[in-house]
Amino acid sequence: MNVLDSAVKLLQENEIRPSLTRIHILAYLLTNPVHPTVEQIYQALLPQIPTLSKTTVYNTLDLFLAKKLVKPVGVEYKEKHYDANTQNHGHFFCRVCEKIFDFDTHYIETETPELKGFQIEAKNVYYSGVCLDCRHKNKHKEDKNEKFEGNQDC
Amino acid sequence: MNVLDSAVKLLQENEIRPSLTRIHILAYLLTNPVHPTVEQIYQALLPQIPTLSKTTVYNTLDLFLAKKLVKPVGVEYKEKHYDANTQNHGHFFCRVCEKIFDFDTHYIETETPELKGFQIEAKNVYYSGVCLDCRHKNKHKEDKNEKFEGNQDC
DNA sequence: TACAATATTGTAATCATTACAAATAAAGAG
DNA sequence: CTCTTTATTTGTAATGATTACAATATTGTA
Ligand SMILES: [Mn+2]
Ligand SMILES: [Mn+2]
Ligand SMILES: [Zn+2]
Ligand SMILES: [Zn+2]
Repeated sequence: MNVLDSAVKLLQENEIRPSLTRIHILAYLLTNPVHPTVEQIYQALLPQIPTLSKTTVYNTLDLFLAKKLVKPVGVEYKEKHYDANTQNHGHFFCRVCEKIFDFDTHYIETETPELKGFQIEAKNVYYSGVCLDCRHKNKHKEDKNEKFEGNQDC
Repeated sequence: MNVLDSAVKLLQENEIRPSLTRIHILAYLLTNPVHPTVEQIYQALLPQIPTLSKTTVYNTLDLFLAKKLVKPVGVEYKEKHYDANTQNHGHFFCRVCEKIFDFDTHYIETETPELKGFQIEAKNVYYSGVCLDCRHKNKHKEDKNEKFEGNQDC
């Protein structure tokens, strides 16, 4: 079964009418698990859907959020990012390449005594810093005597 | 020693010249650990500093962030919130009263194998939902047959 | 086909934040 | 205490992501 079909299925399971636009937006999110922004989704789909409006992308993502098909990524850097992976997991934001990485947070299922009796509806864990790739690239620059801002501790 | 004095001391320790405005903004953050926004700080200090400009509050907070005197609160709800408590801790955002609660996250000092070799500069944990008070207030409404949106699971 | 409900679109408004240049205040030299 | 330089503060305008809203197009149903 291809992605378009799984998108249709997912939409129907969640009682969303599978319009062309919705199918494509969801399929894009499923095949590009890079936590895209509205702008990214819009630009990526424009060739296929030339009449697409950015408002529709906003509307559709709001709908998906309401139906819990996608989750917002808790990385507060300019635009909002969206994630079709609705499992609880953490995100690492690299401030150099601006990529967003996933990591597991199962260990986080620990007690939070201060929140006893609170109704916890969403958990959000994000770290930020410099990813491995960007550190390596920077090391080369350092060899050439360029300096690196930022430190190891947190 | 009063708050103004500790603010001055803190500024000097961090090589920030202790101007009146800076002292007041820092003192406000120290005495009001409610994670205020620029707008809140501005409105609160306006009576004491009638010439205060909102731009100055923005500038000052940027300076404090750069010097690591304050941290941004990773709650992405409209405006940015600031925290003079720079220890690592988590935040709970209540979507009803919009208050932000602190909780301890020492347990989170766990391995994240996916991030091996990454330079982690900031850790951010926030949960959201409904706080204890708001749940209680709502229970009263429920008794009067008003319904409550949202559920217990996360 | 005709009608009603739903989905999409384009434009304008909102609003927090940033850019920037002018005005003010403080520091330092003589 | 002046003059000069530097740092701070201020007001206004620009930016940019998001939202509001009304018009248009599409779809489902009879
Ligand atoms: Mn993810
Ligand atoms: Mn806090
Ligand atoms: Zn990177
Ligand atoms: Zn509450």
